[in-house]
This record gives sequence, C-alpha cells and structure tokens, in this order.
Amino acid sequence: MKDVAQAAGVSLMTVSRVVNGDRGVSAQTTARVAQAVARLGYQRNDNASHLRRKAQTTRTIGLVVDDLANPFYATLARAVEDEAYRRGYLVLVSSTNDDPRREREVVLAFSARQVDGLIVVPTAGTHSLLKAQMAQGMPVVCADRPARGLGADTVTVDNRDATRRAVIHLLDHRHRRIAYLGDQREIWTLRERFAGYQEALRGHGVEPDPGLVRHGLRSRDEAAQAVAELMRQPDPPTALFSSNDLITIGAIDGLGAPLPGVALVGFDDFPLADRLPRPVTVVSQDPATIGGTAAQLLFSRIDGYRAPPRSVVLMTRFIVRGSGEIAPP
Amino acid sequence: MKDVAQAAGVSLMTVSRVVNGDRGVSAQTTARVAQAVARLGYQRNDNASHLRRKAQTTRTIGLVVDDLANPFYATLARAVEDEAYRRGYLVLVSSTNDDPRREREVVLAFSARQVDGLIVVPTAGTHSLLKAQMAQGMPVVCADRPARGLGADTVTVDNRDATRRAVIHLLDHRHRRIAYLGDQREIWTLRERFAGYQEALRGHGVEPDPGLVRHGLRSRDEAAQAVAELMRQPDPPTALFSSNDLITIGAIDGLGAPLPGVALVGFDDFPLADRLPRPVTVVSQDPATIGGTAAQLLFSRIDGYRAPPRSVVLMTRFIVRGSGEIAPP
DNA sequence: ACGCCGGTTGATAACGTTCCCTGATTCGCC
DNA sequence: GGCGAATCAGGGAACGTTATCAACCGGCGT
Repeated sequence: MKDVAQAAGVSLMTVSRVVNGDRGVSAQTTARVAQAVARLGYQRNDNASHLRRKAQTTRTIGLVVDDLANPFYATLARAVEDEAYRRGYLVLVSSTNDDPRREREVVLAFSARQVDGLIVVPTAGTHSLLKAQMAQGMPVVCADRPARGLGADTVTVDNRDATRRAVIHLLDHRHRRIAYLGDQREIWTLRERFAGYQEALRGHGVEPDPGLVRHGLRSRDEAAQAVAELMRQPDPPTALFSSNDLITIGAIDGLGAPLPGVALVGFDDFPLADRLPRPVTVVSQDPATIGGTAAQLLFSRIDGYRAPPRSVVLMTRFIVRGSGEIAPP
Repeated sequence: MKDVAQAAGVSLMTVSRVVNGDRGVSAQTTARVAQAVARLGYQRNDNASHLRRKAQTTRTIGLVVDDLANPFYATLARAVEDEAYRRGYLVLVSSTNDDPRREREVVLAFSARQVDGLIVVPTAGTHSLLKAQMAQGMPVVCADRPARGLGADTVTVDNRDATRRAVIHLLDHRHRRIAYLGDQREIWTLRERFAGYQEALRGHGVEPDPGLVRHGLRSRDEAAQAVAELMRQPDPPTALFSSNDLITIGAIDGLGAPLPGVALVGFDDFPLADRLPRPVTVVSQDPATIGGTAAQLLFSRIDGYRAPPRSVVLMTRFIVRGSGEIAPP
C-alpha cells in the first residue's frame, strides 16, 4: 500500500479510500491510484483491514461437521456455503469424525481466527467450550442435532416422529418382528430414531425384542454382517428398520442378492434407491434445506438479532417404493 | 491481552510469551499468567498474530472445487482437510459451479485473506488471475484437472487412457456402434475422455459416428433423455460409454426398467453399482487420493520446495461387473 | 571490587490497515 | 470582499499481536 501511495504520489489514506470505493476522492486522483494499484498488482490485506475496522467482523464463518465426505454433510455444507457466498462471507470447514476432542480443537481454532459465527453439527459429548464461546458473544447454530444444555439456535428434522411413522408403516403391514439397525447410540439423531422405533412398537402393543436390536453399526460392512447374523437366528425378523443410508445399503448387502421376503424401511434417501431390484422405501430428509436454514439463522444472529434460541424442525418425507410393503410370510 | 497482563501484574510481552509457550519465563510467572488467562477466558487473536509474526504465514489454505455437494469433490475435500489438520492448517472452501467468474472472485477473496496456498479444481476458462497469483509467489496446485498454460503442480488421473481401455473392452465384446455420453465439452477431463473414446474406436478401424455422440449432459435427467432418444433411432447403439457417474445413472434410467441387451460402461464408480439388477462395469478413480496428493504437493511448496511444476497422474481401476460384458445381438 | 553471564522481564516499534480529526482549496452567497 | 459550507487530502493514532533490544538481578570468577 505504501508503494502504491508513492507510485500515485498520494498518501496512504487516499489509497485506502480508493481501494474501499469511499466517496470523497476526486475522479482524477482515483484514476491515478487505480492505475498504480493495477500496475503494482496491489491487493489489500483483508486480515489487517478487519483488524482495524470499526465493525469488528471478519466476514468469515466456521462450519464444523461430522464428516465432510458424507454426502449428507457435503450437501449441507454446500448450502451453507451458498448462503455465505451470497452475503460475501467465506467459510472455514472442518470435520470432527464425531470426536469431541477434535471438535474442541477446531472450534478453538476457528474462534481464534475471529470467525463471526459457527454452524456446528455437535458431537456426542458435553459442550462446555461452545457454551463459553456463546457466553462471549459468538453466534452458534446447531445443525442436524442439538447440543444438550446449549442455548443455541437449532435446525433438526422430526427424527423420532418420522421413525415412528416408518415403523408403524411396517406394523400396518402386519409385521411384529421388526429389527432395528442403529448407528452409534451416543448420537442424538440415533437416540431419537431408536426412541421412535420403540414408541411405535409399544403403541401397537409389541414389546421391543432386544434380540432384534443392533446399535453401533459404523459401516456398510458392519451393517451387512449384523443383518446376515440376524437372519440366521432361529426366529429371524420379518422386517428391518435401518437408521441411516449407509446402514440401509449394508442391510441390502446382508440380505443377499435375491432379496428374500423381508421388508425394509430406511432413514435417509439415497441415489438409486428407486432402481434396485426391490426399490427401497425410505424416510427422506433434505440436507440442503437444513444447511440453508442454519445459515439463515446464523446470519440473523450475526446481523444482531437478539431473542431466545429458536428451534426449527423440518419435515421429512416418507417415500413408498416397495421394500416396505411386503407382508410377512 | 492487556487485561490479562494487568490481572497478572506483568507486561504484554510476558503474556505473549506464556501464550506462545516460549521458554524464558519463570514457572511462577507462567502460572500467574496462565491463571489470569483462564479466569478472563482470554484467547489470542490469530489474525493479529499472523499479521505481526516474522514468518508471514496464516496457516490457512484455500480449496476451490467445482461443487462441494458432489460426492467426488466432497471426498477430495475431506482428504485435503485431513492433511491440513495434520499440519495445523485451516481450510477455506468454496464451490465455483464451474463458473470462471466465481472462481475469480473466490481466488481473489482467498488471496486477500492471505492464504498460504491454493488447491484448485480449475474451471474451463483461462487462468490469468491464477497465473498472476502464482507470479506473486502464491503456491497453487491443480486437482482433477490441469489449468491450461499455468505452470502449477497438478494431480489428475489417466482419463484418456482409462477411457480408451474401457471402450476397447466394449470393442472386444464385438460392439461397433458405441455411443458416447458426455458432460460439458469445455471441461478438460471430459475432453480427455472423449479423445480416449475416439482413439479406441479409430484404433479398431471404426470411424466415430457423430450420431452416437452426445455432449453437454448436465444431469441425470438429461442423460436419461439422451439415452432414450438414442435407443429410438433407426439404428441404435449396442453399447454406451458414459463419461461420469451422474450420466451413468441417468443412462440406466434411460434404458428403462428391465435393461435390454445393451452394454454399458461408465467413468466413476458409485455406491450400489454392484447391487443393481445388472451390476455396472466402471472405471473407478479415487478422489481421496487425488485430494491427499494435491495437499501433499501444496504443503511441500509451502515448505519452500522450489522446482519445476510436477504432474502426478494417478491410476484408475477398471471394475468388471457385468453391464459391459454383454455381446451385441 | 569489577566485569560478565545466564535467566527473566519490560519498553518500544512494527505488521497493514482504517478511524478521527485537521488543513487546504474552492465555491456559492449575502 | 468576507464567510460558511462543501470537497478533497493527509497526519497521527490505533487495532492486537510479536521482534528486538535493553535492563535488571543474583552469582560467579578473577
């Protein structure tokens, strides 16, 4: 900037004004400065700028997800990014792998970089750090899951209710032995889905059979394994509820190539669910809307909106495709 | 920081030293300062720190992809992020939608934020801006595609050769009327794949039939439409080569529910390709390795490695599953 | 008694920008 | 012709840190 000022024969202030498009600089001077800027290839240092500016803001937000490679979070991230782009904000991202320690590190790093706000898919643990950040005025929005005890704006879907409806769908097709295939139980969404599963059964006078419940399935293979094992039991389930897309796909693997007469309903839609030999009935949620909504909530806070925390619950869609509409033998 | 210094009864410098873990502060003083830091909830402003530090570095890199919601780029991004995390770097991400204007904006914004380097999936256009950035010393690595005329490190796969082998596979099964289903021709990867397609045909004495070539398919639906149309022709193709996963899925749609005797080979593997009624033969590439390699190249440059640009070409895998091994009627 | 040394600590200037205020020039207007 | 207002430009301080150097202290050898 000093070089530009010298080249244009003006002061630092004038260069700053021209670079920021402030009014109050004559057309002639503006032109001279602009030319010097172009000739020297000068670019403002935004970090220094934000440091000094009155409105202590960096026009950067942080996004902390479970796993960016997961299409669900990738889509969510893209929606956040689009909303940020629209407002001239940049996005720092990081995955936590659901590790509270890594979440802690990342949130600290983002906060030390002076982000204007955070969108977080909270890990299972406690969130004292996030709480501290919020107490210091950092706007935080939780997406996909709430954080227990944290008074943050939250965007989720009706996990429990959607699961209940899905399991009732199976019950309505006369199934009574319905297996539950779950991911880690520590994760809020999965606790909700399991609760919905139990509520549906009990609502129909069926006591959940612990022998039909598998938690902690972390991969397609683990899910396949679990299903194969379930089906080998003396009294196998006649229907499966799987608690996310990965597990649904694993379940299909586990059932074997020519699908036997076992009903299957899964949480999360996935590409080609409609083109499989037996198209899969699913509960579909829209990660783009979750991300977009979370971003809107965050920016409203950044813009100064002060009010008690808001909790947005988005509707899911139940998509009937065939795999859930099979009666038990 | 001033408050901490006052609370601990020391100078700014001492606080700075303690916060940075510098040696040369007595254990007693360190304890007093640490306590004040904890009590006041002080966090260093990393932006200010980076501004002043001798090593003019922000420990931040920028990642510019086509579309973060696309699982391919999401996986690539995750690999970049992991490598960055390992080194204590943060990652700014942005999607361009293959729009050179948006790429320009994003690269400028990242550079104004003083990122230490850029990993870019370059858009189709010319890259004068990236060139200018590199000339000013910004390390840049291209991933998935090279940027024409830019002397940057590059990580790609053997698009042309892999496609040639895939099409030869079809030729070996006695197909002669092989359709090409392509995305935008402006994108380098797709030009390469199309070239491989042509080379394979010519190598077998088959002159490519323009009537069997479709470029510019941008969605599953468009691909489905194009395939349906092709199959309605008086002399339809007996085999299809589709140039990416989205198009492959669209092609499956377009062929209709009970797949007729038409062979299909696609670029990019995708989940459930193995579980469809007719499992799909594909060319598989590994986006995580692309991202990880790009990150390693970038960090080597950031660490001061000076040498002519390197071009890493990763191997693809050809996965035979059935859809490509169907002979023509 | 003197200089010197290692271990601590602090004062000051700088990083690259913008805020605030002051000064200079011009203009319109009574 | 004088005066306030408007327009334009610059000087200095400040944002929150760290680099550099100087200063202090007790102890050591000579």
